[in-house]
Amino acid sequence: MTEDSTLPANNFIRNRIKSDLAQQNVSVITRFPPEPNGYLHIGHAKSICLNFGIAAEFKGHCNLRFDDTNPDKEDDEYVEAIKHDVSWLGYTWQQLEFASNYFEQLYAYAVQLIEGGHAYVCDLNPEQVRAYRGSLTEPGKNSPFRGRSVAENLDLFSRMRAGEFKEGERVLRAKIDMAAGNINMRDPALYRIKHAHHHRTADRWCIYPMYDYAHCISDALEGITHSLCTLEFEDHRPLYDWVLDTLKTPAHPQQIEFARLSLDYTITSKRKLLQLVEDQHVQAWDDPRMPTISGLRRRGYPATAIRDFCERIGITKKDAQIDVGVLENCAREALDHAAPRAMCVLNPIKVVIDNYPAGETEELDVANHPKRPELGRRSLPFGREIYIERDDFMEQAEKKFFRLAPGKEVRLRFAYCITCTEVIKDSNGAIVELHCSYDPLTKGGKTGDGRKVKGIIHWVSCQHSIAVQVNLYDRLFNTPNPGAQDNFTDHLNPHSLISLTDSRAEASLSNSEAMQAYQFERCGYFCRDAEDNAAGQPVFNRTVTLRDTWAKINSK
RNA sequence: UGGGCCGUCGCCAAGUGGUAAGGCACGGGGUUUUGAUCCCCGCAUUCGUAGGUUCGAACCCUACCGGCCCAGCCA
Repeated sequence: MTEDSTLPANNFIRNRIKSDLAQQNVSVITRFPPEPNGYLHIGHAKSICLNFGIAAEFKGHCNLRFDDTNPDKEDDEYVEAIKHDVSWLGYTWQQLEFASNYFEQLYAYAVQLIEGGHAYVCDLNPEQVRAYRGSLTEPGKNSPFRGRSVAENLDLFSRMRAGEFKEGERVLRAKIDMAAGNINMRDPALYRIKHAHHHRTADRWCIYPMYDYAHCISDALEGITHSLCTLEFEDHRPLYDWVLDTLKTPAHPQQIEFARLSLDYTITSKRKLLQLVEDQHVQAWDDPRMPTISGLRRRGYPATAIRDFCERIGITKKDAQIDVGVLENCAREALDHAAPRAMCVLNPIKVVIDNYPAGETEELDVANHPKRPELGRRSLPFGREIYIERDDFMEQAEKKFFRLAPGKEVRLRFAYCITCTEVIKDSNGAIVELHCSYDPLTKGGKTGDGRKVKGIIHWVSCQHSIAVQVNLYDRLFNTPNPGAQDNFTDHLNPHSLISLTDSRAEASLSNSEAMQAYQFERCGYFCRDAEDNAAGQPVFNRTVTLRDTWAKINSK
């Protein structure tokens, strides 16, 4: 790498903007144009990072514009959620706009198109329009209403606006070419009638512009220089350009398309995400298993991790399927640096240290972060009875298992080395308690005789620890490409959420704040949920596990 | 079958006529009171395939192969 690694990676859009800038010295203006019909997801994050990132890099700006031209689907709830998500990701928009802000101008431009003989009111019903459109291989036929006079079109269009017609009765169409190979150019609809209540314009309108017509003009009105969108709009670019060219708008933004994000084991379709919420496969849009920005946030993903991810995956025109491991790794990297450490025993088993004086408590002074002393220290109480992780004990241990086993010695993190002396079982043979002895000479790290104790396990004091609930999240789907399945809900992972209600955390966690990230040593990164459970116990959500080389070895 | 687009390591991705960056994953080693982190080392004689142009091709030309998108009065 010859470039400074802090610079964003090269991609074809940056390169193109650079060369555009070399031609003419203008500032770069982009926009992020969500439709407020759902919550933002990780795929939108890619677009947000691109649009805001490009604008910042070239000292321009980015607008947030809601593409609210379809009142049937849009809602203010989504507007507010989207604004929050964009801000949380760390971006600041220049103008906050709505396509609906331009309805009056859009109407005036439509009148202009009609006057120029470039648009006409068509009385065909939707089925007829489809029949006249032809097919992928056959050209379409001209609508019988294509030859209406300008005066008649003007009259009809104003009566459409006035509400004289029912939905579906008439539509305003561009007059382009019914034989075009590109179906978008076969006299596309520009305005349709919808007697619907709009979240911003209320009942002032009963005709609404179509995306292809509204989007390009909105871009032009805002002086957008580069209109970045996803690949499926590539076929729409000729129409985007046609509208702006025939209208002779003061500006003509360039539309550039890039591949949308698809992530392994996840769904990035607003329609399907909405279905997961409505059918209650998840609790809400911000369920920590959702790939929504709000879900990732509640899961504990830092905004920096999401931005880093978007940077790493790049921008291309190639349909790519990204390994979820890349996203997880971004979280690990951000959290390793940011998260103070703590100890929490997920599945506790009680250990009695027989030779430790009963009733005695020692306070161990430990660092909150192994590499960042500025994160401070805390005191950990240690006593005769502790909990350790069930998985850290094995009755029949193989040679490579260097945790606790009968007769084996391990170190308790920050504390003493203990040796297992006895295993206590219930009548069913289940292990209920372990007895150990400790070596008083091993406090703080050394062994008196220089012997090596390789295993280190985490623990909490029985007496001082607090009961917490821990939510262990795993991928929501158990197939790499759920979106491609016939019925994606058939592929939901039944174990995507495991709630542990008997976990024990060190006492310092009782006054942790919501959303505060921690690394539970040897377990993973967690954050306290915004809402604790009904019993008043703190709830911690697992963001991501630690890399687990042992699990890898063990599974071989 | 008409139109548009895409094919560089297992997954991403730079490179755009001068002899294959980087990240993730993977394998090996070191440090470590987290089997974490961190640090080394390894990992495409080859760029979908086949021809051609050129002193020289992943980059140019031709043909083929494979994949994605489009027939909403959705965005």
